[in-house]
Amino acid sequence: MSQSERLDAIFTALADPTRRAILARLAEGEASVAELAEPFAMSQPAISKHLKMLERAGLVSSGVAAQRRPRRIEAAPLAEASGWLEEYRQLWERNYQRLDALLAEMKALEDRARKGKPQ
Amino acid sequence: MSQSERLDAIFTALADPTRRAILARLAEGEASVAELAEPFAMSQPAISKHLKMLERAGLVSSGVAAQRRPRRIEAAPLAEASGWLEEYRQLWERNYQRLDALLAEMKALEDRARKGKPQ
DNA sequence: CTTTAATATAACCATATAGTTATTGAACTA
DNA sequence: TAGTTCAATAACTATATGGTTATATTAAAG
Repeated sequence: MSQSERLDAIFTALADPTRRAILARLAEGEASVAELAEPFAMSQPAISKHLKMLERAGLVSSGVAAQRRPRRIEAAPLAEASGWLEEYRQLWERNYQRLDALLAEMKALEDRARKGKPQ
Repeated sequence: MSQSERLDAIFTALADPTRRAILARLAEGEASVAELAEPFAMSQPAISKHLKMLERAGLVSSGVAAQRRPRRIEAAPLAEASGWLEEYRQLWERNYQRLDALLAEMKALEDRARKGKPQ
């Protein structure tokens, strides 16, 4: 899977409040499907579908314990998405700084012009 | 709009390669719709739709210059998404540290047990 | 005033999401 | 072995996405 495809899957997975809540729960430790479903007014198959999308994005992995399939959160994709965002945020920030510097320079030129030619 | 709804819109907007490429282009400065459309094998209305989703998420804003509607990137939603990700990444990280510390402690106990009762 | 340029909007189609209920399957439990 | 529990899968519905072409809108340029 290319990085672009991974980012598609990661951001798609993060774009739903139920899935973000599931991640929040899993950040505190492993949980079974039933435990993950408990806070939601939603059927068990609905939660299983959400888990499938989180797994497709690599954000969650699954274990085996008797009939349970405990899920846990995986850090790598979170880091990848976070890294992508930071890159563009900082790139924008740098350009914004440049624009800021340019505006400051223009203002300085204006001020000098006013001083040189008063009234 | 609640933070959850904002995150829905932001992550949905980021979950498409065309829209991420548009953001990458806008990180370098303002651009018209035609300029943004140029690199893609896609119609102008398709790009306008993508821009609408980016605007709904607050990631992009629009100006007016003659017939042009120059778009520029907005930093705040990028920061919000980035912040959300970092929060969960670090929460997970802390729990991982705890598990790590626990495993180290168990290993130390084991080692002491072996030393105290050799053979 | 007519034409041209840059975008937006409408109407449509195919596929993906987000949910449902019903059913299946696998592994404990009595 | 029969029943129960936990989860996955199937089949279905409604809505959202992602694209198309055709048309409307708005402002500049002749």
